[in-house]
This record gives sequence, structure tokens and C-alpha cells, in this order.
Amino acid sequence: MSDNWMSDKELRRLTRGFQALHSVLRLRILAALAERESNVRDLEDVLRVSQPLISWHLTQLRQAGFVTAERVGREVRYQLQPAAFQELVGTIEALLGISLSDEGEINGTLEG
Amino acid sequence: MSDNWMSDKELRRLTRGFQALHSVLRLRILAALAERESNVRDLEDVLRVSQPLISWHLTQLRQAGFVTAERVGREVRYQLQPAAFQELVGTIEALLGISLSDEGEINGTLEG
DNA sequence: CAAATCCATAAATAACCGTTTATATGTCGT
DNA sequence: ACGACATATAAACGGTTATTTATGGATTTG
Repeated sequence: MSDNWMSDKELRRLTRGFQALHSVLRLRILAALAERESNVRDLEDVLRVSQPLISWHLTQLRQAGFVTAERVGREVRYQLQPAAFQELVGTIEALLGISLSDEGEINGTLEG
Repeated sequence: MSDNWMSDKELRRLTRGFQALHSVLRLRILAALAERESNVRDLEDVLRVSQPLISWHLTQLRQAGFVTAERVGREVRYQLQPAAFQELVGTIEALLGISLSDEGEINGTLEG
């Protein structure tokens, strides 16, 4: 069925994506941004961690494409980029030759 | 729309999933297993890396739920577990309140 | 231009993870 | 039970990444 192959370059890009998501704090940042576009200060308040730390993680997330930054006045507004997640999922599907759409839910079988 | 919240425990589990996928070698292992169920020796041949290294990564992938192991004779056959990926995607969708189905493909816009 | 605000970057340290090398566990055949 | 094969685990090392602390750059306000 799937005579699958993927270049090193593509694989590395995939891993960069996963790497950007392997931190609880980053997932929290993303969840916050999913609720509303925010600046660094907002996130600092919501997540209760230092400003440089937020900035650093935002940089990582931006480099991975999961968020975009836009300067407005002295703030920088960060915004979730759902397309990056869709692309990530699409690449996994291609790599593994499986479908990750909700059709998988037909059986309803989940782990224990 | 999404008054989203997720427990620390769930988030940590998500990160464990991403962590398990942030290595090129692991993605290669998964791709190989997507083509055919294999034992450690098979993977060693295909991927050209040492046996303990393969074993270690397989252990990580197994703990994250992406593969299952079944002992048959003196071999251990490893098998891809697509449901784990589907669950991962489902959790991201819940966390971020976005849909990751193929609808994103309507435009056909992919990476550059 | 000075003060205040918002954010990014640098340097130093600590925690984590992958890789190797060596060894142990388990299974089959004789 | 012994030797061969297949896999797992342990210990040690090295590299990478997260976190803190301190500082610099950019922008608005007066």
C-alpha cells in the first residue's frame, strides 16, 4: 500500500515541530493563544512565569510556525497558526500511511 | 467558543507523546513499522544503527503507546499503533479548539 | 530627551536526552 | 545443561535544551 519514503530534511522538519510541542509550558501558551490573541505581558499574567521565559518559548513556537508575531505599538501580539498543526498532521499521515481524521473514531476504541 | 482547560496530567501526557516523536530515528522506526511489522533485528538492518539503540527507542515508543510489542519465540515483534496517533491528534484538537481534518487541504497550500 | 513600558537577547547554570559500550535476560536447538 | 541467537538493561559520556538573572533595544508619553 504505502511504499513510503521521506527525506532527511523533511523528517528533521517534523522533529522540530514535535520538539516545539514537547513542553507543558508551550502547550499552555498555545492553549492561551487559542482562546485569544495575546501579547507577552498577558501570557505572563495568565501563566505566572517570567517574561524572558515566555519570550523564549514564543520564539521557539514562532520558528516552528505554530504562532505568528505582529508588532503593534510597543506590544507584540502573538497569534495561533492552526495551519501549522494541520500541516504537521498531514505530514505524519503521509509518513505513516495512516489517516488521522475523526473517522478513526468509528470504532471508538481508545487506550487504557 | 472554547472555554478550554486541561489538567496538568493530561498536558504532561501530551508532551510525552511529542517527546517520543522528536527524533529522526524514531520517525524512521515508525515509518518502517508502518510498512511492515518487524523485530529488532529487521530494524537494525534497515536503519543501520546499533541494536541497543533501536531497543531503547522502541521502549520509548512503546511507553508512549505508538507501538506495541509481542513476543514470539525468541523474537519480539513490534507493530505500529495508529490509534495512538489518532488520540494524540484528538487531544490537540480539544486543547486548541481547532479541527485538524483534511479540510485544511482544500486550498492545497502546503509548505515552501 | 527622559522616564516608563514592553519585549528580546546574552550569559551562566541546571536538567534532560541520545548514544555508546558492556552486560544481563530470555529462548531455542542439541 | 550448554551454546547460539534475540532483545533488554545499566553505566558512563556528551550534547542539547530549559530556566534564571541581568541587560539591551524599541516604542510611547510627557
